Amino acid sequence: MPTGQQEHQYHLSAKTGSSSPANGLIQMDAPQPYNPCYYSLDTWARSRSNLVPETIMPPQEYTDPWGMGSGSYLLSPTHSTKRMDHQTQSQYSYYPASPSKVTSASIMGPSPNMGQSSPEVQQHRDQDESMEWKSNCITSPSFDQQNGYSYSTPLGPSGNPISAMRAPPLSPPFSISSHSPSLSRDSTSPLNTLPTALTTSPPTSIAGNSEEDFGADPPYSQLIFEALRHTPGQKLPLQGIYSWFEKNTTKAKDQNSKGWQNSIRHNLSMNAGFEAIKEEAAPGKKAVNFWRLTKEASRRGIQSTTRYRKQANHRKAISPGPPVPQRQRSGSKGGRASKSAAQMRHHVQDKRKEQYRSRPPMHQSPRYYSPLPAPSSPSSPLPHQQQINPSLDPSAVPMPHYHAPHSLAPAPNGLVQVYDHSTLIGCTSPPPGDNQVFCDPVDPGTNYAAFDRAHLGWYGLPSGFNNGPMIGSERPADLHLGV
DNA sequence: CTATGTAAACAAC
DNA sequence: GTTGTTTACATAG
Repeated sequence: MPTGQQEHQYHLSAKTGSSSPANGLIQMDAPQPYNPCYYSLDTWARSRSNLVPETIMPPQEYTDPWGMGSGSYLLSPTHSTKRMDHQTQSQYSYYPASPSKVTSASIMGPSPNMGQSSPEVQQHRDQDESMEWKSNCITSPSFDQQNGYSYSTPLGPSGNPISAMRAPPLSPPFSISSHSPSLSRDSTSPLNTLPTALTTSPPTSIAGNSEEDFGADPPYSQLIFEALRHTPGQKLPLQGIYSWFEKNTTKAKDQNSKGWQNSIRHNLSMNAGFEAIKEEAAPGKKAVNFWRLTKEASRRGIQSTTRYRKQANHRKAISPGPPVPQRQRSGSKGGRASKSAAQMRHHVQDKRKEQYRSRPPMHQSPRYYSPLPAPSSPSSPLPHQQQINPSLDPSAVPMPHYHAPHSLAPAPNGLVQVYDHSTLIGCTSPPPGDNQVFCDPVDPGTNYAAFDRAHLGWYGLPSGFNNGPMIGSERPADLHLGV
């Protein structure tokens, strides 16, 4: 088996020693080698000791793999921008293609110059277009030591805040921070301003190792999201994900430990934003499992794995027994040790879970690793943000500018992927309710649904976009919503 | 309390 | 052995 071929196909090297031979046979869709990340976690990793300048992403034609759109989208040259501060814990931000650009491009069609220039020329133009995009951007992030990146209201050509022209304003597109969710959206920090508090905060080492003090990786779910998102076809086998991590993250730094692989698998399994599909790598060849982003995750970003965990638990919990014998999921039981430990506290935990299920919706808004607004929380009104009344008629709610049917995720090769749900073999089941992913696990009917309607037009899009709950063959066979 | 990471049991292949 | 699923625990915030 020519390992070089495998490396070419993924542009990755499998160093785990656990690679399945089948990987070498996988024919990726793209003729070009896999570029693990356009805005490049490589760049990020190399530049951790500095506040990295924006990594410019080349414009790309993107054909929505979900077939949601009617044509191809021109992704903004600044499809994603990441800033990383080396002295803090994984504070960074991504923000997506210019919504307006995407929207307009979907009308105008791809740029004739797209992808034709030399890298140097392209980069210059990209930078120019980056500036253009910034001026068009609905929000732009600014860094704050306490809050990570927050999003100021950018000025439009007239000097007026863009949010004044487009309502409702949007929350951070892609903000990851373990800090307070109360982002200072009215921050006036310029995009490229170093946080002044930077040096005053003790670095949060990921391992107490000075070598790693420059920062930690984003969460697994986020990294997987990025790995899949920037992969041709937006899918990878497990080994491909491993390899991506090895190449682009520090999670896999410890080659002796396989814990990071376990964590990847855990996140893949438990996060409803990921789903597994069986696909024949080549005609006649054995089918290979690919992981890809769900439609929702592709369009809207990934949520924390924890939430899905909870949701899965919730779903399970509310299932009124097994009227229909559910297919046993492999490894459905927990560990022995944990079981015995659980026995000792089951009576306590049962009470706690019961409490959890019956309590009102969580006070804390979910994190969206996406360019999407977090649900409006009545208890935490946000400056510059229009509060959405869930009871409002969705059609009466102003639609955010970028909520045209488009995906966050570029398909770098611009190929159309035919997604067959019948091949779906693994995906953590969505929570109950009419929104399979972005549903409040505790109270599916309230805030999240309202959020969808209000902010996303989730149900406001033409029926052809099929944004509703999964039906028929869309629904995984083992998905029981418990309704 | 949530988010995250990790360990581990276990089933299926 | 690998992959996928699940439970449980620890820790940070």
